Amino acid sequence: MKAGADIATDMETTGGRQDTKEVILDAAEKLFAEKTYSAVSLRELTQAAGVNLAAVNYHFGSKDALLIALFRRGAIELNRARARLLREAEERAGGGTPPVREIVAALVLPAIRYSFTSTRLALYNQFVAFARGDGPAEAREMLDKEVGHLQRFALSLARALPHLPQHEVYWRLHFAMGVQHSLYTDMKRLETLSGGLCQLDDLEAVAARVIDYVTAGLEAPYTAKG
Amino acid sequence: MKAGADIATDMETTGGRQDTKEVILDAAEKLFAEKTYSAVSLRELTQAAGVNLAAVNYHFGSKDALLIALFRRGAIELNRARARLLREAEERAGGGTPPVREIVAALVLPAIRYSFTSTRLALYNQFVAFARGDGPAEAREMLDKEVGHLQRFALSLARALPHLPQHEVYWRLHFAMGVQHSLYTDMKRLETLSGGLCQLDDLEAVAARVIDYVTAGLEAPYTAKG
DNA sequence: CATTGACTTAAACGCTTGTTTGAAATTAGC
DNA sequence: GCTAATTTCAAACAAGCGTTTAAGTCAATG
Repeated sequence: MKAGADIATDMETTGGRQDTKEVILDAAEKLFAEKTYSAVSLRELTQAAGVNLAAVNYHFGSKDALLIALFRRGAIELNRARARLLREAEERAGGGTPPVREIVAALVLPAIRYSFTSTRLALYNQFVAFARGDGPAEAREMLDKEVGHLQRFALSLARALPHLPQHEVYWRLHFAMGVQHSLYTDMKRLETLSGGLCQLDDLEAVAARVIDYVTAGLEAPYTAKG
Repeated sequence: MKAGADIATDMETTGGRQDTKEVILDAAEKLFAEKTYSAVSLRELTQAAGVNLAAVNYHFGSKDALLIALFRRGAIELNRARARLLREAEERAGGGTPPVREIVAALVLPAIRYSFTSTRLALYNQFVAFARGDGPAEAREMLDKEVGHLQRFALSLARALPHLPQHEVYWRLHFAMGVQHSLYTDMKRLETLSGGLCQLDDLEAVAARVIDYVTAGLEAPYTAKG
């Protein structure tokens, strides 16, 4: 009676439309980002997706499992894009260390790009923070695995900024993630603050802005104390 | 039967202990930040606070009203501290424009300080983002009023960075808020990433770090496109 | 000492939640 | 074109939610 909700990570295998699952994921991504995981009811979600109430439990097993599947889809895609850009930058440097600005671009561009090119994964960052306290334990474990991917960037940055102690590199990378985060969080506040002057419309311009800012922060002089 | 939950903003007036309200606010602040507004039930909250289930509705009127009261308490305190530091910096500049670094310090220090000195308001920033989509409409309106306080900083920064177009100042101020935000969000990830090397322990060191980073970002060269 | 008011308490309220069910509809394999 | 597996559907489920109620406690007041 029950369908295996775990195994079916593959796509075209079952000949079936595989449509409903994607529709649900897209709607969940949108709503979870707009509100909160626990603030979105399955009735609201399924209605927005145009599917039956029971569809979520049938295809994913539970609401929690839906969140995990959603997070997995987003994380895999984002990390893959980041890793690719970083690898390309390293190859461009011919075995040497790429300049800070290019490492930053590899870190930041995929997230910005996805946030523009629409729906899927668009608001990935926004629920990372909440998943930590709100979501199921399995989601939290996945977040920790996420850290592994950031390590590559920490390493690359440490090599490009040899005058900085290691822990300072970690801190500044952390701040960089915060800046990235701000692209999905509180954009409404920025729009209000600027009287509509600032908006997420021109991808290139926004990307350049973020990269300028983050690069400057990473390259800031180190006024050490402790 | 019902007590006025609106008027009693004063403190020592009623002779009564005024204890329960504060206990509830403190517990709510902690839990709402750890999880999410809608993920914390009143039963969980009142049990953590050690008060009766009905206490929230009696003292605040509703769960929504509790959130608003909580936000108000935090926002007032934080904005007051920021405004005072900015005013002092401006006085120190003798009517002129304070250096960027001092404006940044005025913006950033209060939040960092509160995050160390404990409980009250400690996690203020963390629920700002969520309140926008999750919380009641009244909370969202308060967030918009919040913007007014940031305008003072935008103005001051624009004067200190006259070569930047106005909208760029807004963007960079927005990023600065994101960096600040990262102090409350994803700290667990930073600890994991750094293998425990980076932690929120030394206030002065963390403050210097944040100010360095944000100042450098604000003063970054402007590579304009659009 | 009785009375008033603010506060606390346990129990219950109606309602929404995530989930399950069993039958109907759809699709694939032969 | 039949069979069997898969997917959809409306209805119901128990559990948990925010909220209300009415009786209870306690301190201060007249």
